[in-house]
Amino acid sequence: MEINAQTTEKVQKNFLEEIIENDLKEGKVQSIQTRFPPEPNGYLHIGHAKSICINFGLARQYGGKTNLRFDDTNPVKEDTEYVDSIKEDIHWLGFDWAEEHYASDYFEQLYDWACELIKKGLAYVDDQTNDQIRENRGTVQTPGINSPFRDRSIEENLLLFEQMRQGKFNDGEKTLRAKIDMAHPNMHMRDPIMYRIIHAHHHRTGDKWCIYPMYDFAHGESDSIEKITHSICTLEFDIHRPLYDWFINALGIYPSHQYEFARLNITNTVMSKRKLLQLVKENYVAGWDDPRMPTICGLRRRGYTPESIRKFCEDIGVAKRDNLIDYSRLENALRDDLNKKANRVMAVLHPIKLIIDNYPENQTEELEAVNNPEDESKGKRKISFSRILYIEQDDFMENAPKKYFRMTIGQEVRLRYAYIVKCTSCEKDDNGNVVAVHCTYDPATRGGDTPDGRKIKGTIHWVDANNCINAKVNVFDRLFNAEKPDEVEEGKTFLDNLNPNSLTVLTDCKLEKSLLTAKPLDKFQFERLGYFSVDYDSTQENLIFNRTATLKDSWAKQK
RNA sequence: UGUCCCAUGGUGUAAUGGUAACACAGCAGAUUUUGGUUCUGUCGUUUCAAGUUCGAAUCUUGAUGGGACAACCA
Repeated sequence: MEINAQTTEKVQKNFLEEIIENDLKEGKVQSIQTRFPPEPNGYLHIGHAKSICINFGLARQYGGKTNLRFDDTNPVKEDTEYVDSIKEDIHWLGFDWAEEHYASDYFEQLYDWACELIKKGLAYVDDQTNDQIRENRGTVQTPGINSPFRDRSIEENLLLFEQMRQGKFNDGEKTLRAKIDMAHPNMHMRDPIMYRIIHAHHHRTGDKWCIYPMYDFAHGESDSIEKITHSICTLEFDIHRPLYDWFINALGIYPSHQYEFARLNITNTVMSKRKLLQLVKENYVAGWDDPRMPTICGLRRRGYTPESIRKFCEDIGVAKRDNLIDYSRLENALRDDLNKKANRVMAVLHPIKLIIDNYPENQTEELEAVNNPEDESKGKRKISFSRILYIEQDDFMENAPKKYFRMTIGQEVRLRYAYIVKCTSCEKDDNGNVVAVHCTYDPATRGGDTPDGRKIKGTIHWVDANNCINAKVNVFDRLFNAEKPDEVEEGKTFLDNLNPNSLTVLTDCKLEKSLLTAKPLDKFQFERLGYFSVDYDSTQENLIFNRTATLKDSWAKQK
């Protein structure tokens, strides 16, 4: 039965798998070669993770290879800082590339191919200004008009292009354009610019070049050089495909093919690099790796595991229709992973004192607690118990509803791994806030068992007030209040949808002592609360935890 | 008032002319020393219209809705 279910699941192929299997079957390709082509101008985000999982995953699945290629054709935006972070993030996600390339490594070849196109009468140097080019391109509804420089001789074009390379002209003075069709319904085919002049330092080629190829004249050609069989990208490049094919065809080079899938969108999240950059630059978040950011490094700092991100990417599938994935899908993948892996510990985030009036004043006990009920191999540990404990504010209610199973006067509750206690009274401050709760314990219930077999509905967590450690805990909420932060009314921006309460810092949290040696990125389940990960800034003296995700809470729903 | 892409439960994703299904979410119940986990059950779907066909989610045409395209960005 189970085998059957698995088999059916595997039979369900996405459209990329179908294309690949077909190409393999028909002998169109012997093996597949994909690539992941980031521009080093920003940090990778969860949308890139989808692309990474697709490109590396497909190659892995069909015994092919994946290259990492930096699409570094615009020196004014790119930087090695980004190159390093991108490589780190891909590795962290659990993938490794066959070859590492840079579009800039191909500049000489690209230059030669541009000359070849000139010689074939398929490219020309244009003297028009930026504005003129834009005006003469027409609009989506009206054809453009030919450049007055469109019919220069091949010799003149060759000379001018060489002079462009030599630095004889200023930025913007001239461009090299493909000669296609200024009336083409697809704007990208209206004599697209192949090269522009930029006198800028490039992170790899330094000052060697002052002309740089455009995306459209670099990407497909780089694919072709690397013999990429399946060049997989997002839907917005669909409209570029005719041009991708046109260049490859005009050059007569290895015919890579482009396929497009729908990019990932997640509720209450923005995914554009420009907007993420803005959040960082304008200090709406603490940096690219702020745990509220959908960046890979942000998710990592938040406590997400590579496995959970990969599982998420697998869960959401691949297709061509627009999608908006609920953020909870990501949390589900995380819970699913950490439920099996994270050790349980006890921690109180909003402490109030619980005083066990009939417990001996100077007594301390060591009680046994299970580290992970899902994994017996994780063993057990000892936790300290004495007369005064901390419990969660939420776990006491003076006037509780009928279905409240926790601490309320007259009701019995289990202290996890400790004793059954009966709540007797509470103390309040002048403002009427409960500051301490009193109870009595039943010595016969050590460990939390009920020898008489009586049923105890509620179990709450606690820490020993005399034997615990303090910590700071960052509690995160969605960064944006709106499900689609980009959809704003006139005069507003996505920034107006920012959630002012996306970060709550709790400074008075009480943790069981075993957490003292926790190291950055260590992950735990705080029993009944959620999954928490140690922050980079955490030290033994100043412990800092990030809440990755809460546990599912069916009580919260009932309220 | 252009061209191209897309349209299946609440959200995603399958079904490749032959019984519309799977996951998540929801709801109900069972289990439980985490109101967690696990298990069981349940709700609910082909945008519309016409055509082709014995038979259409699937093919055709049209409509409607969503998206992309007018950077010397990628």
